[in-house]
Amino acid sequence: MTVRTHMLTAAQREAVEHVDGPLLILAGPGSGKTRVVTHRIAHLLGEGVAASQIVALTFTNKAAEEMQSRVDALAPGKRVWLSTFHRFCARLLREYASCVGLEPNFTIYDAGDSRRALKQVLDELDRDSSFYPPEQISAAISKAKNRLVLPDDYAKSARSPLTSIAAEVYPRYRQRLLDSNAVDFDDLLLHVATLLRSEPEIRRSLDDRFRYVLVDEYQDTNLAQYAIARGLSIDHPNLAATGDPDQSIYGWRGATLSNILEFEKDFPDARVVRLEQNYRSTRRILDVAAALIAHNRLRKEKDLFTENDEGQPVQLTAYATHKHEADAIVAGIVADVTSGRRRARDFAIFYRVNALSRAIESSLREHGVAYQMVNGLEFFQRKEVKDVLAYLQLLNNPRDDVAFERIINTPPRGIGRTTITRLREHAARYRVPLLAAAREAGLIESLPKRSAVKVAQFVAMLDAVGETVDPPVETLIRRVIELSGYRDSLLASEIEEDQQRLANIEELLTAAREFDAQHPEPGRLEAFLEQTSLVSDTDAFEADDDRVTLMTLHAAKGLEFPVVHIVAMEQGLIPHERSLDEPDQLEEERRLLFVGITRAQSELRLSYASRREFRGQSRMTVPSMFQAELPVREMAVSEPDIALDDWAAAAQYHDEADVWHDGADDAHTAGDISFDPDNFEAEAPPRASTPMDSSFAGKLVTAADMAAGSAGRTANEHEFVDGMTVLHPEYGLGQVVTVSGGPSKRMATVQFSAGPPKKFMLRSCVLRPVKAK
DNA sequence: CGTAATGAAATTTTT
DNA sequence: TTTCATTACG
Repeated sequence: MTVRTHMLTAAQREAVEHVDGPLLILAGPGSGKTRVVTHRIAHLLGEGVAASQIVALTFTNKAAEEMQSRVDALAPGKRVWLSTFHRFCARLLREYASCVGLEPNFTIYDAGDSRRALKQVLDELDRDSSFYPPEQISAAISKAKNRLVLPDDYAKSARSPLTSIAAEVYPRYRQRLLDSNAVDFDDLLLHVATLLRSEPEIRRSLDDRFRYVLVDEYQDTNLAQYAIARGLSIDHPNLAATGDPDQSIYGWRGATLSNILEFEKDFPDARVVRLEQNYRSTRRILDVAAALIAHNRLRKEKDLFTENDEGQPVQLTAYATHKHEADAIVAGIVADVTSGRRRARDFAIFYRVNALSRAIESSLREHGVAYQMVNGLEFFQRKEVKDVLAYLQLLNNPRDDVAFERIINTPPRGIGRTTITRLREHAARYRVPLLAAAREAGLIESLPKRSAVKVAQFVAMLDAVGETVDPPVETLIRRVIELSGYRDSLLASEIEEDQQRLANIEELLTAAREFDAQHPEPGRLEAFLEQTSLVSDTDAFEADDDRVTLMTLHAAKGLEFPVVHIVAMEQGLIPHERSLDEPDQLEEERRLLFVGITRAQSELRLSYASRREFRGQSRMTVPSMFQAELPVREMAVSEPDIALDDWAAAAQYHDEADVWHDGADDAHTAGDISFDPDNFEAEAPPRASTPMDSSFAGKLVTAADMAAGSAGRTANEHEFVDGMTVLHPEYGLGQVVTVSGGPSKRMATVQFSAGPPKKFMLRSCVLRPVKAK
């Protein structure tokens, strides 16, 4: 980055050298914000402020780590508390747990856990009366918590049908968590915020302890976070907030843009510093971004400028289909990489929704381009990992009912719904946790002896796992997977997915081992659980790998890449259809695109397709309204694949595809013509011999793919034979050892260069045959 | 009690 | 298209 070599500008120096009193740093994209913040911390230390009096709060672990390492470099040996809001609050809550009705060993529920807890509550209430999906109720409660609204007040203000149901559920949900000695993500903030508000003594002592508070990404703070930052900055009002209203993209998660817009009202004597010079992007990219964001009303105007070159024009390209789009982008990347002009890691491809990654992924795979996807289902969210962790959670916090219900019959041990219901009833009657109820299984009259024995066995197993005091986490996990039968049940399975699950558990063991090495002190189990529940997938991004990066626009915040592609610039996607009716939400979509655009250092390429397959259906698209807001003079607009010839071909092609598709559907619904693969192959010639395919030279999917979707792949599964060399996107090259299973469930066992052989369901797997030369 | 089968729904997701 | 959750069956 250029900025590191620059001297501080006047504005930067002003922010860095500010010591006492509130400070707002309005930092445009690429303006060297992190540098300013870290230098300011170093400056404070230089001015004699004790490291223990400084706390810097970020939103992501990645941001916290980044700052940590840069502060370490500037001020070696000083231990400034740099952490995410949530981790900071978790730590404080361990200290003050009793003040909010918790014990120090409380469990932190992630989104999935809290949804389970909520469902338990809904089950107890007459759930049929509420036809709202749990997600919506959960979102309503979460919003309330973020706004610091407690159940009583929420009930008073409930108006709509949804909120009145949420009002009914909220207090019970809250009680359920307290009973389980657990908190959800929102609670971490809420408990600390209410603690600061209702316990003046504690607030004062914390305010005194953290005299210099820095908050990063202030535009994304919600009311709870605001209250925490405020509560720590009354006696020592040295709050330094950094942020950019134009990069606020989490409004839907409760962020209050007014926090930053009204900072100066909150702190009338605040000093405001604007960092408007951009060191990241070319002049043209910055101009495009500025022109776009100028259409927003809810903002503080900034005058973004740069001394960088004007660079190449920003490209806006229309393609005939999403497939053309993906192939053209990938082909361009391949050309740049093979010519040595760029490395794969220079490229990033952003999209609005995860579902859009598929087309790009398959194109990247076809071209053999290595990529990393920063996406949804991250490691610690996987079922098998959550299962194993639930055992640890229950060991650490025996009152954790969510963990109990998760593992009582995982792996299956013959404890069914009715048994669990009986346990719940007993637990409710005597007001004890489920695990305690399970210990008394023999005394529960409604429970058949057979069931009671099984429950007793489960409890005995759990006790055996937790026998030793404070063992290494790795040891504990090993005992869990052995004694619970989890490992055996996966080993016995023949499904490829389960083999993968085993591998994931191995990975968890590795993570535990590393954790143990770094945390020899007691209490490591709790620390490990806290760690795992507070990490996220964006943390997984590895900047060092030489791979193309794929991610959503949201995940892109805070990163930068030499070449950025933003795909699917279509109405309904950017802006997303669900944000079209609310002006505020529309502005947030614009900010989201602004964030994406400003990630680009030297090249920016926007694209869209006139036809896109989405959710199994191919549809005509409408260009994004934001396209009309971009300054054409800075750009190169082209429509390579919508030239007349291609149009005609594409139209003909799609007509054909539609016919195929309808035929397939009819056969399916009629139920009389099944998709016998052999039959199908006879009617639809395989790829190579399709005339259409050769004329499009790999640009389009084959008619078979397009027409029949999964049927196209069904035909493929017969291509796999013993001894064949295949390519897997992650494991690389491997050899097919055996092919087994009937026509519809063909499996291949593949030996890769490392590790045990893996099994794959051939019908829908990522294996690609490698053509022999 | 466990599995197979059917059907409705489908943003973004710092923690 | 895919994913999930609930339901129906063995």
